[in-house]
Amino acid sequence: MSEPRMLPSKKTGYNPQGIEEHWSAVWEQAGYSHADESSPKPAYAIVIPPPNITGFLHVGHAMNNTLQDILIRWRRMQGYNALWIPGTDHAGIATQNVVERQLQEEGRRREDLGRDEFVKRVWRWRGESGGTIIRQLKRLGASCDWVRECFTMDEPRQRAVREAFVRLHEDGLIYRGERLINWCPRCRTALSDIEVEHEETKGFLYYISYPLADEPATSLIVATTRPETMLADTAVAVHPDDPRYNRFIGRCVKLPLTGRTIPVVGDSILVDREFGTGAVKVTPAHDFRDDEAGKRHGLDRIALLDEEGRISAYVAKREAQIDDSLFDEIVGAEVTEARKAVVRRLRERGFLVKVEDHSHALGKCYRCKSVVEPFPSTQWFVKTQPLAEPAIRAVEDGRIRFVPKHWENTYFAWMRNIKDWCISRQLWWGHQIPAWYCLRCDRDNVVIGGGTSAGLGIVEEVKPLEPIILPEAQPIVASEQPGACPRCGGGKLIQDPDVLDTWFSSALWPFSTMGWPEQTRLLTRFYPTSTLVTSFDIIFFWVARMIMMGLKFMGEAPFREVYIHALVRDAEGQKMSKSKGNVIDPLEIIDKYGADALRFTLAALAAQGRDVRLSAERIEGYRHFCNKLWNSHQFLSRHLAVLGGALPPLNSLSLDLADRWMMSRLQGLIGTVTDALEGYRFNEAASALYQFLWHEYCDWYLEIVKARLTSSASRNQQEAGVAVLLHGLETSLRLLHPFMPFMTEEIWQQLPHQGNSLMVADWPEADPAWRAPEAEDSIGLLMELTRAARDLRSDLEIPPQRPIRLTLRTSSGEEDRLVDAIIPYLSSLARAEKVMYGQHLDRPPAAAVALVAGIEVHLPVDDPSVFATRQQKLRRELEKVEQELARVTKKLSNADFLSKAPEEVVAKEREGHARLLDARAKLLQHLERLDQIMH
RNA sequence: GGGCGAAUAGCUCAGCGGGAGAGCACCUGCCUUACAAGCAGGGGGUCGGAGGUUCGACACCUCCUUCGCCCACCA
Repeated sequence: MSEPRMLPSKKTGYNPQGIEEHWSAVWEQAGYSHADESSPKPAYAIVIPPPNITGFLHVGHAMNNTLQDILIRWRRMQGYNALWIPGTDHAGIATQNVVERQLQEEGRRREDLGRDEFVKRVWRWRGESGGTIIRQLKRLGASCDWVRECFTMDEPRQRAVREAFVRLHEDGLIYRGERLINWCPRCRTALSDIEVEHEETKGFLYYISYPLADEPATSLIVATTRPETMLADTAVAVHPDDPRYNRFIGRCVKLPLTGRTIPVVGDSILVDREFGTGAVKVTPAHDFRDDEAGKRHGLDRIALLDEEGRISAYVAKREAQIDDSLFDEIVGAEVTEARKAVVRRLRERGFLVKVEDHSHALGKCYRCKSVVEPFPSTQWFVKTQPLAEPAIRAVEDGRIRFVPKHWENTYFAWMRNIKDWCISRQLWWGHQIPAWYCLRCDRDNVVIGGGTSAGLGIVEEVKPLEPIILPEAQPIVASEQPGACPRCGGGKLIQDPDVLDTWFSSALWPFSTMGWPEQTRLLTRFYPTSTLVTSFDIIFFWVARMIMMGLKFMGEAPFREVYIHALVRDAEGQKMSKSKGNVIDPLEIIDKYGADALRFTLAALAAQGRDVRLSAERIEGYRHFCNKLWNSHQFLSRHLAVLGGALPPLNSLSLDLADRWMMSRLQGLIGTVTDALEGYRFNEAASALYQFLWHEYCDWYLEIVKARLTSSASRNQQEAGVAVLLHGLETSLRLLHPFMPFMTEEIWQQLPHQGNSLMVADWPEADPAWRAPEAEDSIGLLMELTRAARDLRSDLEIPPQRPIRLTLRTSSGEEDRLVDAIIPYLSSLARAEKVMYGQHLDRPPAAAVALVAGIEVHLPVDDPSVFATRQQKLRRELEKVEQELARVTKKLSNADFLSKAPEEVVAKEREGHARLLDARAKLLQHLERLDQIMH
């Protein structure tokens, strides 16, 4: 299967095109990424964070899935039965929005289609477009077990969701009730607390005068950011210990504009005496804190807004008692319009005392960024506290470990203060809640054709879409629709119109993907999974809920380790977003540089606990690394061919110092990379590979062997060199394969190898027998001496090609032995035709000298005048620079020039000045160095 | 208001009790037959500030400064 595809031309180097497609196809056909549940090998499992079906692969996905793939490929090579389950998420709101936008382009709304047709249409869309992200993951090289691909809304997952819902309901952990919830008027659905993003927003603080009902000359002044909600106020609160106001507690004030009478209550929790005036208007229907206070004081909730965030006619008239002229103006108006109208009226009638600038955090929908309204509504909730407690313990006692550990704090903070989870959504796309109502038993509580699902029934102009289920209705919860009402035996049943929060099905993912609620072999074999790889922004949305549900339904935490990776930002540290136009498209990168370069870059940048700044230049740098490796393979292959292909086994060859050094370094590399991966230090593994391959393997060892191959070295010496080169490269390819699967496979296939694919080759193990500390010391010394010799050569401006002579003055017999062993290498690397050494060597009459690890290195010069010549040359240059510098300095100190010359001319002179200073410093340095080396 | 994190070479960042490092950028010299997407060499940092612990601190502790981020119902 290893026929070489295109041999790249010398100038272009490694070209990933064709190679990546080829190996993807080969791997998939061979089924290497398929994990068999009957295999006796130890299990290692990851479930993918399912990307939205609406999604396109962005760098965040690329990072996330590269890291998962590195782990999976590495464990698979280590001999684990490695399972990576892929899948996608139905993404309720996001997907519904996409299809609604499509409809909009056709001039239609989802209401025109009706629920069933609309849902069919979404499924059709999913069939056509929902597979994009999976194809893109394949291009990245993700070695998922593709035949096990799941979807959060496919049939098995629907069963799991219904089962989980029913069991939670049976255990009293799911309930239906009327609560203040977060409502997105644009999506027209309830949201959970964490789906609301708070954003600091500039606004105003309005001071409004509320006259006492029985003493109109006296007023309480309240401060509010939302004057329009005063129409739904049901009290004014003051602090009971506030001497300014506590005498008013128990009396009433008259609401401006409507004249409705509301009580003054004392509340030490709600009221901060320092803020505003110390008197607060209380609007329980539209503010969470006010709602709490309302409960404490038995206040009514007047829900002033309808589902689209407009002033409701019904409420305005009946409940809020708004007078006719204002009524006409504000009914149907959106909040901001209503606010303007109310403020204008208040001002006209003298109730508006003052307005101050004020900024505060405003809640916005995480999907559409609309301002979210707190809103009383009947919804389904998960009672989270009983689920959270064991989930907290699982992390506390280390059954689940977060990496980096500090994310555990974030997790604890949220879990210990967890609120009930609103799981119902007023959408059409999603898992419809498995609850039914009997039209006979519940006929008073179910209103067909009477309004909308949020239970408000107050949008009179909008044709009702769904039955209204009043809070008092008695749901029949079952995993399948009952044939008839179990209570009365005959009533017709209708299903609850709401669907579940997308994250409900995601919470079941680690076991629903393995076939739960069936007791499958997959589950027994692979649950709990090993590692979860994700980013911090979904710790609450997903990680915490999976832990709760896993413990609840499986009795065991769903994973042992949670690796939280960095967020990918652009080169300036900004979050990438389409609107900012700073998005790096991983697919463009793959087209241009190859998936391997992208993957390696992401791994190299994935240091723990920090955001990642990604730029094209960075990726280009690692593309060079691909190329470097590719070329070293070209070199090796050529010489393998010259030697006739089959080499004797390594242990039958006699290896010299450099060979043993390479073997020893290689053992170190194996240890470093393996340890780094164990600790999720991807960047450390990547940079160890980079450093080793580029600088030790290519720059030093390959050059050493090259010298041997072009000289009259013995066949054994040549074979030993090539054999070690081959072994080093082959081993490195294994270590590198999880990072760069495509290129490593391609090279590996072209080299002599055993087995069908690098993807299923064994992970290297360090062999202590190859450790050779003495060889590492010797070659270390060789490197230093070589650098010193090259350095002296360049100081004397001796061209690289011209051979030199060297003498080394040692200081002990031990040094002599060390030096003796490396002389042949030094000669070739430093291009020295003759190297002498010894403890009693005289320093040559004229020489450049350097000191390396106690050894004096002499580069003799035939003609001592070279120093003088060089010195003179440098001095002349220095003189010229000094003159020029003086001229520029003078010019720059001329006030006339500075004030009259054009700005850019002055700037240019300044630049020149800086450059000259720089040049002078360098020349002085050179002269100083010349002083040091000449003798 | 609470919590978390960061400050190291011009830029982006590793390191985290005994050597201040990498990539890119910069300077010098090389088209040396694997690679100019390269090779050889080089310059450049009182590791944010102040104290403390220690034989020894860039690393550990305290405080300060400056930037991020997350959570939170000051109307």
